[in-house]
Amino acid sequence: MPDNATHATSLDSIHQQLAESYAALSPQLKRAASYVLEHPTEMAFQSIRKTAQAASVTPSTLVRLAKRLGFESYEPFREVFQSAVQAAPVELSGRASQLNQQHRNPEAALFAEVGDAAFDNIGRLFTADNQKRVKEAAERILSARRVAVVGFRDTFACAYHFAYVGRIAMPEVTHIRGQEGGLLTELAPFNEQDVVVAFGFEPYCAETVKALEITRANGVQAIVITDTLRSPLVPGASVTFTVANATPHFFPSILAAITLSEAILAECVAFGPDQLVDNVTRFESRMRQLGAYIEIA
Amino acid sequence: MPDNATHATSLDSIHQQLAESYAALSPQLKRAASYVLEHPTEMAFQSIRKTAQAASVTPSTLVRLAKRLGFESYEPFREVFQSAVQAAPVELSGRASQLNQQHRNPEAALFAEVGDAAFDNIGRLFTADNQKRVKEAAERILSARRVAVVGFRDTFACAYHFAYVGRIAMPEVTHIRGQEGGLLTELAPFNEQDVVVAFGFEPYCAETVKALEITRANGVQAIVITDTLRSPLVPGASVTFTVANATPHFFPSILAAITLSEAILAECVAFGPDQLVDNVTRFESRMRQLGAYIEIA
DNA sequence: AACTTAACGAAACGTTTGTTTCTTTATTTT
DNA sequence: AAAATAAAGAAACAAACGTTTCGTTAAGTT
Repeated sequence: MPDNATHATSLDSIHQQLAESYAALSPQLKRAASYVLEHPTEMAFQSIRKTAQAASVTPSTLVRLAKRLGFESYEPFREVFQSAVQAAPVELSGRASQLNQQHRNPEAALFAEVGDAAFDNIGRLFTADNQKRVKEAAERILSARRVAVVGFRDTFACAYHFAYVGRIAMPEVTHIRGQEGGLLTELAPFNEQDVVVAFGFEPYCAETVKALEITRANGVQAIVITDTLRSPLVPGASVTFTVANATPHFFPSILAAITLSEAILAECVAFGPDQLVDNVTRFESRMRQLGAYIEIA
Repeated sequence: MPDNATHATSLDSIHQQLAESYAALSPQLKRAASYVLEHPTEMAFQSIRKTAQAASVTPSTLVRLAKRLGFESYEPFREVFQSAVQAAPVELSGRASQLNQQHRNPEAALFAEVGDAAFDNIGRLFTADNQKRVKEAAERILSARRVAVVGFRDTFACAYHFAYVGRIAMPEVTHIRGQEGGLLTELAPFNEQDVVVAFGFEPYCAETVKALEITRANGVQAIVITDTLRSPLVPGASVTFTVANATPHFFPSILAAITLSEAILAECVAFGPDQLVDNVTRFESRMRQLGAYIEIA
């Protein structure tokens, strides 16, 4: 009983159609649909029986799914995936976007540049030097009594992310928001037993520098993520990361800072006490109980 | 009677091997070989009988060609074409691990894994498909009256970053924070002239879904950045991005979502009116005047 | 609790698949 | 010119294919 008279002929429209009606599908059809959505390439080559086995459904279910989407049968459905695979062999990625489509498609140039910059920034992050620094940063964080996270304006998102994710495993992590001018009040409780993680790129914003001055005066160890060693955040820091933030964008990219944050936190959880892992699992189950998340069947 | 003990496993080596021995082939094998050389894509999908008909030879000839090239039979021969067509999303996985393999210390393993995941996630982002979507998203944003940005909990940082950077160039961008339960009030002003940009990964948080329900009811166009097409955010969206968020971390990586945000905004500024660039320069000078930044000599 | 309807899996259908075998045709060698 | 060898097509095979049918189970309704 196809509820769609209009029959999709492109992969995108199949995806869209499937995504929209996904919630209304029966359990088995859902299982089939999620396989289809996530393995378009395999769809193109596998037989219906192979696909059925891979998706843990019966061939019948796949046929029903195809018909539900308005196809006469399974085969024309699969043909869509085949032609889609043929159409998109060109991926502009890898270093320096080899296929620089500039000749054929000038509009793609900017996108490719952003991609190149992203690869470059990430590439500069994962060096042996930084590996040591990440390890040291993690050790300091793990042995700290409390951890303050600071970052304003362009790096506020970095600080927020670090603190939000970090606090799940380590409740002693605090995000210093500096709202209502309460910067000094928020930072007052931190002393030499503590650690402050600070983010800041050029142009360095005054609040961040101010915050570091306060913590330094109180003997708080500083872990700094910035763009150059000449940064005003660097003096007095215990661990300093200089990350690349180049971009064809009008604004410095926080990509590397975010990635570094995740790397440091991963290191903390991996080499910290088992209790941290418990914290994470407990956090999730608590959130689910509170109905913070919506369940998908 | 295969004259080649070495068996080709890549399309390139098949091509080379075929070109070299071409002159020595029998007439029918020549005919088959030239079809194979010129129609690698069709080879991947067609059955041996279809291919035989298209090449004006018999199935037997194709089998003989495959065996002549050192294959056990026709099927493994065709598989080479299939995997060649598949155009893997991006095969730069393992880039970070390569860096650190020289040191070979187990402590670096996690760091390398994080790096690999980062490269992989970014690699999957910069595809031709996504290039089109970025362009379309930018167009919709540029022609919108107002733009709402939504993202809570794990994707709050994404939403914040998008809104913060976006607002510098486009004052009509608003970050929906949903604080003090004012979600509905904040979203009330948006209608069919407007666009909402929504972020959300598994586990999908209830507020984001709620926000999209409200905007959809008001006819607001949705641009969704999520992790899979089965996401509850997808139904009804005008433009959908599915980004990779894999990580050895205990928490999904927002790396790709951040990068995508920056790419979309770069596109907006690049292809929007010149006024946007003016907005950016004006913003900077205004901030400097207000003493938001500290100057470095 | 009885009934109805939708969902699903098992099995069987005829077709097409890749492969092999065997015969016929062309080519080369003696 | 005859014999020997290589090349090519035709036919047959089991296996796997997509598809359909039908009985059973689960879910929803009266």
